[in-house]
Amino acid sequence: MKTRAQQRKETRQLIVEAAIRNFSDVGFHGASTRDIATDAGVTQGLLTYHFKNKEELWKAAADKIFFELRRQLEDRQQEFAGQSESTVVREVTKSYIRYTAKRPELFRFMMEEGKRPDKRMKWLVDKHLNPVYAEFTKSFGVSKPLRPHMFYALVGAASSIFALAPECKRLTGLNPLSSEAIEAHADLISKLLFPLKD
Amino acid sequence: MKTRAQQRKETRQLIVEAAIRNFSDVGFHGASTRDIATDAGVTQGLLTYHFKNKEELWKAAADKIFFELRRQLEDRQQEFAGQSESTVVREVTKSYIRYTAKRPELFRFMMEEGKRPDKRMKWLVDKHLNPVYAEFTKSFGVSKPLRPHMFYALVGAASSIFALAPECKRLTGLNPLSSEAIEAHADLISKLLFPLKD
DNA sequence: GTCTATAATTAGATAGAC
DNA sequence: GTCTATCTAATTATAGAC
Repeated sequence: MKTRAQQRKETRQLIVEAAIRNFSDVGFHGASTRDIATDAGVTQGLLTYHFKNKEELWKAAADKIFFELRRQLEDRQQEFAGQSESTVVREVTKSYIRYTAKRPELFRFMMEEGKRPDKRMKWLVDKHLNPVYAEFTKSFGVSKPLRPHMFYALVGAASSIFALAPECKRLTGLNPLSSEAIEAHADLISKLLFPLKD
Repeated sequence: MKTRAQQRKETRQLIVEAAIRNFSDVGFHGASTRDIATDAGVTQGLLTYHFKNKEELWKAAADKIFFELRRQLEDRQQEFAGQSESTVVREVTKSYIRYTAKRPELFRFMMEEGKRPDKRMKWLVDKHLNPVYAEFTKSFGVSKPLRPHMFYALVGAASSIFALAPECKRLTGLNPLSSEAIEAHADLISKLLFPLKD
């Protein structure tokens, strides 16, 4: 038998996952709360009960997907602590690529909200991207002037093929979400962006 | 004095440029024909007169931005014809990066429409991306299994920093659209993705 | 060629029943 | 905790004046 707290949590999760799908699919403006509700298998009124309004629901969706990413990155950081910088850099990169393949919504979310200088962009940078960029600065050993360039080169090179999976499949014939393709991509990008100096 | 044909062309261009801005900003679903009309300095009724409906206007916007890109790429191809493959590859890459910086709407458009397997994605692949990918296949000397990976690595690494310019500025302090930043990015990406074998 | 007026649909938010 | 009903505003598309 479920407690009220459990029921609450489960319903909220269903709604948040539907919100992640819809917001990353068609953006904040394009997504409708009715569609999200239908997708989650509940009614529109329930969204308001749990999340007050569309803006708050969007924040809950962003929180889920970015906290997941940050936990994943921290775990890898821990796992390879003490090893050589080039090992850490390449392994964290591969781990990031596997995550962005599992969650193509992450980059879609970033692309959707990073192109306009509005309040959602600011919220996302201040709350979630700043800590990620700080870790990148600390661990990836990239010189200051090249840092922004390398950061966006990495993010874009790593994620685009998965975020654009339907297009990639039609254009090239390759399903980028197959496990072989994911590993091939992780291997290629980590070596191209962080070549060994020896 | 303007001919009718000139007037027609000018008005259509104003509308198409406004459409490019709006569609790449908030996507097909998020953009409203009223906002596009206002942005172009005309009324909503006029869009229907010139473009029939929202879908046709979207196609006109896509045509403009992708034909521009393809002309730019062909010009470079011509300019460096006969030179070594590594020269052609790097120079075409740099030229592409300068274009994507000047027209961040290009990648925003791709990201907006490549993530859903709908008819606009199919139209975009069949009409515009296929020729671009064919050129990439012919001129960039990438082995068949790596081709999709390199294509999306290039597109993503080249474009993300410009398409996400507002975010980049707040996150890193760098304005990626300054001419120094554009050249730095072109230099970095062309060297990282296409290292010389010597 | 351009605009105004409007019909039909859909959006987000709220109130209240159960 | 969940759903139904409804309000107000915004949407695309159309018809017709000038």
